[in-house]
Amino acid sequence: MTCWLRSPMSETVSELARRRGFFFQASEAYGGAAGFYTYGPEGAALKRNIEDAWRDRFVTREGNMEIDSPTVTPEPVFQASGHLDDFDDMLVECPDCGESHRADHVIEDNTDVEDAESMPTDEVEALIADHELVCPACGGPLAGQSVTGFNLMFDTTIGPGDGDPGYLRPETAQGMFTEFPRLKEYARNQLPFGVAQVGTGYRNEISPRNALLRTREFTMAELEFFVDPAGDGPALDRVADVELPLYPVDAQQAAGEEYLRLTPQEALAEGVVGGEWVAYFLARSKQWFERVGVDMDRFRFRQHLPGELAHYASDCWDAEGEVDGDWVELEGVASRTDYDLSKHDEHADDSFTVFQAYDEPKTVERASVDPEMSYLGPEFGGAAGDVADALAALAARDRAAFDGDEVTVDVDGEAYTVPTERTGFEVAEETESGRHIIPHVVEPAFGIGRAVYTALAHSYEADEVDGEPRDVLRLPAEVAPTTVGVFPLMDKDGLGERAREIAAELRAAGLAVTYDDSGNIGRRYRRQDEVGTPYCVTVDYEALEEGAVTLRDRDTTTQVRVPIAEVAETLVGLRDGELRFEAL
RNA sequence: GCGCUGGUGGUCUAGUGGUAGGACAUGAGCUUCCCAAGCUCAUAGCCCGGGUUCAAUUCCCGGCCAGCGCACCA
Repeated sequence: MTCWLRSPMSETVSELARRRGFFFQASEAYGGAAGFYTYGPEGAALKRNIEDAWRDRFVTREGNMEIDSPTVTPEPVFQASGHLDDFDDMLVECPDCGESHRADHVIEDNTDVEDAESMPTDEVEALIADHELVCPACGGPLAGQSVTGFNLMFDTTIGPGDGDPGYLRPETAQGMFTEFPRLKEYARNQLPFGVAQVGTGYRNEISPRNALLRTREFTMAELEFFVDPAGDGPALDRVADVELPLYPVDAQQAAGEEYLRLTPQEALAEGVVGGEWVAYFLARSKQWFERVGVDMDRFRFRQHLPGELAHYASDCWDAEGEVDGDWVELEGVASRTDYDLSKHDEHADDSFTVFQAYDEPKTVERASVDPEMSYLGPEFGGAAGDVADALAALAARDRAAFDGDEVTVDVDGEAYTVPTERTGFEVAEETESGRHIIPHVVEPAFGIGRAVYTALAHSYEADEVDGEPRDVLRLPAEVAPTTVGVFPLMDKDGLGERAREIAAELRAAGLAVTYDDSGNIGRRYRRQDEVGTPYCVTVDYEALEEGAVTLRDRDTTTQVRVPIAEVAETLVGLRDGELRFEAL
């Protein structure tokens, strides 16, 4: 990772964000708590618009569904998902140099012990002492140092008293996975289908940093796209013209900063991107980032290095934006295979499979049993049910076992022998019209706060108008907190009244409007420039006579006259990208 | 979590062992008829707790928060 000396952009953005109400430290009146931010009026509007653009792109236009699941989640979910183990780190600090290390890694790297991660801390401490392990950084002895457990999940208690243990979700994804049995019904068992969620996640980060970039509570937008690995791919021709700035593993290992610029088809053909759906979502992601104000000259997709890859992921690409010389992770597009649903299928009562019909029904021979319980019962007593189950399992596994006169099965270490004729064993031809599969998951997961922050940093510019400096946020009109500022040139002679009427009309047309009649007109323009308002309408004396107002463009500061009767329609068109200011 | 540096109106900042000054911003008024102009007035501040002291915003200790580095994490 590139690390520059401190550059002013992050400070500029944070200062502007504080002053103008985009975001600021939460609970400051009580000293605050690290890693928690409040979005102010401008920021909440910007964030909402960015989320809405995300929904439009990844839910509505893709024909996917959105759900809203709880943030408090019972413990067994995370036992199944692996978060209880994976998010639990054991730290040991070197007494000599003060560096902290993952205790389990120190052990696994230096001994034959393989699964230190799942051991209790006292055993880990004992292992370190027994093997006389030393600090990987300075070589100082670690024996006798205490090992402290740290789980990144916030825990809580569900219900009164001791209650049941629960956790605040560290990602919204588990909600989509745990509700999968109902969601697949809702999707009428048709693969592929996508389930999306926009919501908060919680991670008790060891050290929150960099304003919105690493917080303990944050909004993410995740899409879990469920596919049949043998099924059809996406319609790549719809993104054929999208050029992806790709930074694959080999380029990173060559320490190069050269990006490949390939379309999804090219990236697939050259084997740079492994999966069609991943390629497709990379293209859609790029389009979305551009739409919400991320500068495409400071944007790339970086492939995860092998060691970086989560154990369940077969391929993963991060969308990254550059701020102050650092690359900020904005999104991860991961091919998660069937890991998540398999885990839940294993742990939960419900089935996480989807029935996929074959094109043509198949005829298969299937061995089955139908044991005479009237025989098994008196013979084996309480074990009879288990014996019947064991027979059924054996028939499916090894039909040759039923060739003789007797069949022997093992139940809890006890051998039970049953005459074959009592088992009801038979091999029959059956018609199989399909099979139950566990879908694979392709997951584009976005950090909304990071997108908001990057859009702000990339939109900010200090330029000059008529020799006077100004700060301007060149946010896309679609996501800008306010679409139009309405000003009377002077607040007298009826101009204010007329301007208020126009502001009300614009609000009635669904526009986000700010009204301002203070100070001189230039000051009001600058105020709106600073929060990224793309257009301003000024009502002057001629407006009263001619029925036309001045429409001023933020980026160029040029102005045009627009009839009052057409202002609302014009502004809606500009906001929605159907009109261009230069064409007015 | 460790280390370094810091915390003064909304923002940026000066300063002091005897409770503080500026700039910008904000509000009111005058002026101003399309890009941060001018004048007058007003609002508003020493992060929290403990200690030393007659007296602490200032010195000491602890905490919280922030930035950076280390570690960790996505």
